[in-house]
Amino acid sequence: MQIKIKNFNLKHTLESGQFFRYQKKGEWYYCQERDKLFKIRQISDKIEFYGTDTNHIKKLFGLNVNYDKIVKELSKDPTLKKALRKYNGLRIMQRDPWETLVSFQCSIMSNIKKIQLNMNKIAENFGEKIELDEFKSHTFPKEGKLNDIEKLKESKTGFRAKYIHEMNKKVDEKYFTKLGNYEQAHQKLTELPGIGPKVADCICLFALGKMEAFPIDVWMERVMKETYGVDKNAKEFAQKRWGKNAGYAQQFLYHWRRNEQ
DNA sequence: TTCCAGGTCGTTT
DNA sequence: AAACGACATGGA
Repeated sequence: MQIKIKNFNLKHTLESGQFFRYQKKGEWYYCQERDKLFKIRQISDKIEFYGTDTNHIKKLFGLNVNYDKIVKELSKDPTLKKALRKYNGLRIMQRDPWETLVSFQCSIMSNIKKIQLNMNKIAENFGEKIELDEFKSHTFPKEGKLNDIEKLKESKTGFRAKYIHEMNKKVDEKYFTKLGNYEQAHQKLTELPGIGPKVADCICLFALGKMEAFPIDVWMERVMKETYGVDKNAKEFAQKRWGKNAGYAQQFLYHWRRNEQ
């Protein structure tokens, strides 16, 4: 399957710390989400994929937004303008909420490579075998299935195992449908073990389509201080400045700060 | 070997 | 309410 799409960069989008279960094989990215395994590649303004459908691809890679409008509004900011030009086509993904929740629980005091390891191990330990071409992988377990703390520890999640295990008791398939608006969703998510304001914002942004979310980690703290001279109320500052585009501003600043400096 | 990493939690000031 | 230290583990 092939579709033509403007203002999309597969590499920037996949490799910007939003999504963790992918492996690059030549020019193809093999990607896993829930029970799906698909491969995708980009050739100029076309993407080609096998193993899933167009609707899934468009949703997952954030292709159903008015990108030109977002870029136009954020370009008023000089720092963002540089990042927007350099990383044009970087999108905010819209992932499966359950898998996103687990992956950002794993992100606490960790790094992208280790999160990838954790997610792959969890799939190996709890999921079912799946393959595409010669590529073998595992599905991600459904809500409620992460009910074995020993297997979670075998997945190298360390001290996070107990958080994931406890969270698993409180979240079912319906949980994500009744989270409400951004403020309500953020509040409810922080009631789960191992989820504070930062992780809640990641879930809001990368899975729930709450585009005003603005996750602040150590990297974002640095950018906000260096570029805008804000430290204590950086999130409020950002949401007031960029509104519903705060999430996009965050992703560009984050990617820019990690790659440039 | 030693140090640190897309923070959160429980405990002290 | 603000400021600590502990936390598991892989990678540099």
